[in-house]
Amino acid sequence: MRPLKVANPTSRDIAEIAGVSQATVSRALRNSPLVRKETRDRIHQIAKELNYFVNRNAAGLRTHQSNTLALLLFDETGGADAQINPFFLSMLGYISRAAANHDYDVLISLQQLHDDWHIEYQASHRADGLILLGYGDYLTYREKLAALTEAHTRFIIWGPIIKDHPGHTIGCDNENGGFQATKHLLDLGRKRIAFLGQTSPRSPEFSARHNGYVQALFAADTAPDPALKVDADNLEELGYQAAMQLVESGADFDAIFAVTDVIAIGAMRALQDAGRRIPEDVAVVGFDDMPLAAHVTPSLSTVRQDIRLAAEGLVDSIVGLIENEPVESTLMAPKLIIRQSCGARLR
Amino acid sequence: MRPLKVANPTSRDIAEIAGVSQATVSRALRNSPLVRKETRDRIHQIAKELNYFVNRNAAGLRTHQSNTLALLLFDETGGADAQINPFFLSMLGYISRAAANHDYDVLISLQQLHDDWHIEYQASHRADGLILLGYGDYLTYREKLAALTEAHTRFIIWGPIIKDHPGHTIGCDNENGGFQATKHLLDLGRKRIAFLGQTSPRSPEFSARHNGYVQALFAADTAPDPALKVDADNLEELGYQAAMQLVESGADFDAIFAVTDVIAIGAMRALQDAGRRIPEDVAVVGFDDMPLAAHVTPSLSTVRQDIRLAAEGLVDSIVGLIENEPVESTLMAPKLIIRQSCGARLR
DNA sequence: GCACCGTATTGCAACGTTTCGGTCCGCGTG
DNA sequence: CACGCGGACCGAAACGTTGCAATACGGTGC
Repeated sequence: MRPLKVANPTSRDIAEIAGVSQATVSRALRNSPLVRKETRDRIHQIAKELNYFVNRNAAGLRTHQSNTLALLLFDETGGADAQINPFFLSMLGYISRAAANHDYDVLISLQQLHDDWHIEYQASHRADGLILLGYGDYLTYREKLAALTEAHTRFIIWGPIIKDHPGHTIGCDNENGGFQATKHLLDLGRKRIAFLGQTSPRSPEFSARHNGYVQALFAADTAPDPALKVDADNLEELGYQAAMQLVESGADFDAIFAVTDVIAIGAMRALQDAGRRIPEDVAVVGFDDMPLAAHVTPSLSTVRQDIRLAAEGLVDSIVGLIENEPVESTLMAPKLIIRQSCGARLR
Repeated sequence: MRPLKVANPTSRDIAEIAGVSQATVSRALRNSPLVRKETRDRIHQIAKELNYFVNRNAAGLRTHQSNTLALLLFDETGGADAQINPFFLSMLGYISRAAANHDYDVLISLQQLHDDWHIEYQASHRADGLILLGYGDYLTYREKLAALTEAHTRFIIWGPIIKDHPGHTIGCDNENGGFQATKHLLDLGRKRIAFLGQTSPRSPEFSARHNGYVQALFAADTAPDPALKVDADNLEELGYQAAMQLVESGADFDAIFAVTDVIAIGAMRALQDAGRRIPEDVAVVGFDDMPLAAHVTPSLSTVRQDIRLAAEGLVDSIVGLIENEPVESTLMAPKLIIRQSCGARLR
């Protein structure tokens, strides 16, 4: 008897052809030892011939899981038209790969911080767990997280580890990164190091980087000079403005530590427009090591967050949570990447 | 009677509380006119109080759809570690937004061209349709597409429109883009324009750009000089090598049209290392307008593909296919973006 | 001959929706 | 008063899978 081709075969069709019960087919396809190897192979064979694929909705309905992770990307800067922060985008790529290794799919969802679909993903059984990614206003953010915990949603956050913050977190040791960057500039003989970037309780990551900066100065018996600190949100244009402001203020400075690469790149453009040479007159170090950093001229020295490792950590953790294993928040060590803009290669 | 809170409420729970049948709840929640407004509101109210969310697996099982689009990203260049092409990543962002507007979720999947999960997504009812994104080897690619058609999978491709190619396609008018770029350089008085990039039947998009280049030269009564054409795959390093090779060959050239921004950026680095000034000695134009392009020094003139529009087009089309509406392949007009590297601003 | 055992398999009952075909009821009409 | 009709709701049948309890069966020990 030649197996008849069916448009959308079900496990029942296979059962009929194989002459076994439908339950046996299900087990066979999932390689259960409860089915004799011989039958199992035969069933696999038939499934392949019929082009059968398990209906994930039916399976999910039964098992209460979806083998899917929802990746929620919060991005405050810019409106609906804006490009998404490339740093997060490349993270997304690695997350997706890591998830695939654990047999999970990734559902992406761009969120405005004020919406609240976030709960729905798990409640509707569309995803088994959530990965939250984004620089955002942490005060608003926090309420969301509380709501998630309340709803027994499993989630993991990329971001700073904050005391009493709900949920598990994987983040970069921002303070250490700020310290490394600043110490490096000091070691190169720079004396007057400016800090560009916003520091407020709303962006604890940036505050931590600033802390590291201050620590390094203290360690070198220097005090931070308020005249050398300029606030700037995370946009290239604002980095430009901040550096311009610094130049025009007449303040004396021979280096800049920018709290993100985006700001650093804006600042470099401003310095060039103002006729300052990089790194001879002003050394610059950024933070993040976004793809762009290696390609600007001069290439940007920066503090790298190993996003590939971070992505893998995030996925491991959320999968751990889903499988009810104990998971701990982690702080990852950043690494200073030396290129041209810091002037280390001048010697 | 106070509604009792249930851990994972179902529509049946709601029905019980509301004192109606479960069927009515389903209808009410989907705003069917078959339910009196008053009852409908009451049911919505209760659902909200219970924190009820429709179980998508059950709904999908019944309706045979998932309201999800699978985004398959093919990326040949680079191994598992490599960064994903940022051009596609930003496209992904826009696609995700556009999909949200149509009430679709987006499932991402990074594929190696040689795997063949692609069929599974629709067959397993995980996605209603596929969006294919990627520069790849079109010969291999083509077989995949045939398999998809065979399996009655709905899909839409971002890429070149090729005669007899299976499936629907949305793409950029690459030839026109190449023409614009080259003509612009000619209009600026450049006489010896080099072309950097791979052209083979395996990458028809790049070939089309090259065609445009040739057309523009002909239109200006010039013939393309083979000595000014250097092959390079789409990696920064290879762009660097290609430009270096051109310099070292001693060939006379005053402009470069690079088939992608990535190559252009590598080429610019090489030119700078070789002591050629951009744009004074050599004008450079790229293709894609990736985020990086605006920020390299000098900023890169390039041909922009409006990826936001493209993303919306892709989503509109795949949704159309899903809803059995007629869909046509489209060619989108690219736009020349003038920055510093082409030298137009020198005057 | 009977109780008992392990193995290979089976049937049945969920899982939570959506939807098709009713039913019930009140009202207007001839 | 019989009848038809529309509005509001209900019951039950899918959908395709998986987990659980049950069964058939050949063999073994007493």
